[in-house]
Amino acid sequence: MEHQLTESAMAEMLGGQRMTKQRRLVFDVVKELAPTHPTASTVYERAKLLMPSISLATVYNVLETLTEAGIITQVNIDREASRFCPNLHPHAHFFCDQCDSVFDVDLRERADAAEPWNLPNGSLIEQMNVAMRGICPECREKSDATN
Amino acid sequence: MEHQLTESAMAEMLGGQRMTKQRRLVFDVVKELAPTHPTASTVYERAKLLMPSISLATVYNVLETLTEAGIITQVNIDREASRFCPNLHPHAHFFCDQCDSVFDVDLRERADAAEPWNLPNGSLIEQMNVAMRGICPECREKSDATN
DNA sequence: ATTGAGATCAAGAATTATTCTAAAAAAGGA
DNA sequence: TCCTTTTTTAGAATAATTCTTGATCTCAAT
Repeated sequence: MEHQLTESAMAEMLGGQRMTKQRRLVFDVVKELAPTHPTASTVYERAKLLMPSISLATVYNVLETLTEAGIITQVNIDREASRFCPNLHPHAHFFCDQCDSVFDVDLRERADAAEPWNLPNGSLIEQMNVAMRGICPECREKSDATN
Repeated sequence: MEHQLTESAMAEMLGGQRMTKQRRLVFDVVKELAPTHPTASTVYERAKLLMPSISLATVYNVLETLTEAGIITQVNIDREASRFCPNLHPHAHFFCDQCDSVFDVDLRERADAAEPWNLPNGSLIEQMNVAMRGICPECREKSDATN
């Protein structure tokens, strides 16, 4: 968890923007639900329990604000709903086709995600997005047991 | 172009499914527009010129059929419209933020795209999706000249 | 050739995630 | 407090895609 921000660090990163109740709440919910990589509506459902007046539009707004401020990461796979992630490490995501779980995959020590790719000279990578689909260890174990 | 399919190879891959005029046409259009990585509606616009009766729904259907048959690849970046690509090499995509072009990035010889990633033991990768955003060599050159 | 079954296509409606709009509420500073 | 700016809210709008339904086409058996 060391790479999840504290609230004060978050306030910093917001720059001039205000640290509002809604922003704090959405951030907390994203952290709370981090292992599930929640979508905007999942965040909304959970946030509503804690602040019934919050609106879906606000959740979307805040998620965008936090993403732009570099406080959370937006994760996309195929054309599914975006998911959000408080992990600021450079990392990839693994999506299990069987149990629909998502988990973070860290970059190896000193590894370079671009290394295997034959980029044309002079390209400048600003962002890299790596997603894997497949079967997670838990599901493989289960299906092995069945066979 | 060696790794783009001929029509007969395509017919094979369709399995039981029929090689129809629409499927042939959509496939040809995707090949023709390959360097631009067209979206469904771009494919539709071009296809309509050659077969005015074709419908957008058919273009979507065919693109899905071809993708499922492994004849073309569906390429997603963030939540933008899907693009389609007849390149069947293992490859990544680079999206230029400045000129909005997309190009293929090949895997280096003998390289393994998963190598930099610290996958938990026992995961089975079925598909890997790598997208990079940044500035392409052409745009960098241009902006260098301006500065 | 004819016919029947199943595959495919066309057109438009429906869906889903997301963004936009406009007005109300909240926050900070003078 | 009052004014200005930011933020929030609710609902409308949008964009890409999928779904539905009836029409059309294909193939294979007659």
